[in-house]
Amino acid sequence: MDQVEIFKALSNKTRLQILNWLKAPAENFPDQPNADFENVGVCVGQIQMKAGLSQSTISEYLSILQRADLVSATRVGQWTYYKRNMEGLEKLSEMINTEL
Amino acid sequence: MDQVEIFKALSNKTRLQILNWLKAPAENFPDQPNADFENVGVCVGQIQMKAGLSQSTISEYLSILQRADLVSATRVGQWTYYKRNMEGLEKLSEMINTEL
DNA sequence: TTGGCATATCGGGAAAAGTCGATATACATT
DNA sequence: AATGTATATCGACTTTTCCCGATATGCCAA
Repeated sequence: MDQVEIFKALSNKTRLQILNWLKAPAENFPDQPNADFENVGVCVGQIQMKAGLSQSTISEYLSILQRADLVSATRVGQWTYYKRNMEGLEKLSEMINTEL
Repeated sequence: MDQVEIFKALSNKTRLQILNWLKAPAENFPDQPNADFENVGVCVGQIQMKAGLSQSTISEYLSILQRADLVSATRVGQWTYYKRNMEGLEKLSEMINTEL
């Protein structure tokens, strides 16, 4: 993954918010009946409602974040759950410290 | 300075390169007769030649980086010298670690 | 197997960024 | 004062990003 693409993924207010909300799903989202926040993350619909943008936009934003290794996705039934990708986030932090 | 603007400033290959070149001016640029790299930085013309883009583009890129507090500028006579803004860079690193 | 949800993808219109050449500004030299 | 040089700003054009609604896909339940 190229540095520029990572920074582009972060160059949007809504995407930064999503990343932030996912730090504390239980505080930022209503309970999910069928899945544990800590294990699988938060489903697209909840993120969409919180963000207040269209379903298609949020779906695309999530895939931009995923391509940048900032979040990861798990499909369970008809839901896709997203959570922070700690490995990618740590790599980013290292990259900033060493290469920037 | 808003987070989004900082990431936008970093969302461009040439601007990332400039930031990198400025880490070691003596290695990346030919000697400047009238100014010390370490004190004031590198003048726009040298950065422009190295980047191979137009003068106007580089001038704008440098001001984008400056608005994001990633570089600082010093005017000396007819030259403007740019160097890395360590304070801003460190703040960015902190911000990534705490808020992202 | 037909509907009904959740998500993804597609096509498009508006806004922003990338990049240039031309021009303006500011300083230095003659 | 006139010219030359370094940088900044302007206007324009192209490409990318931001978002949307519409449609497609995949899964589940009746």
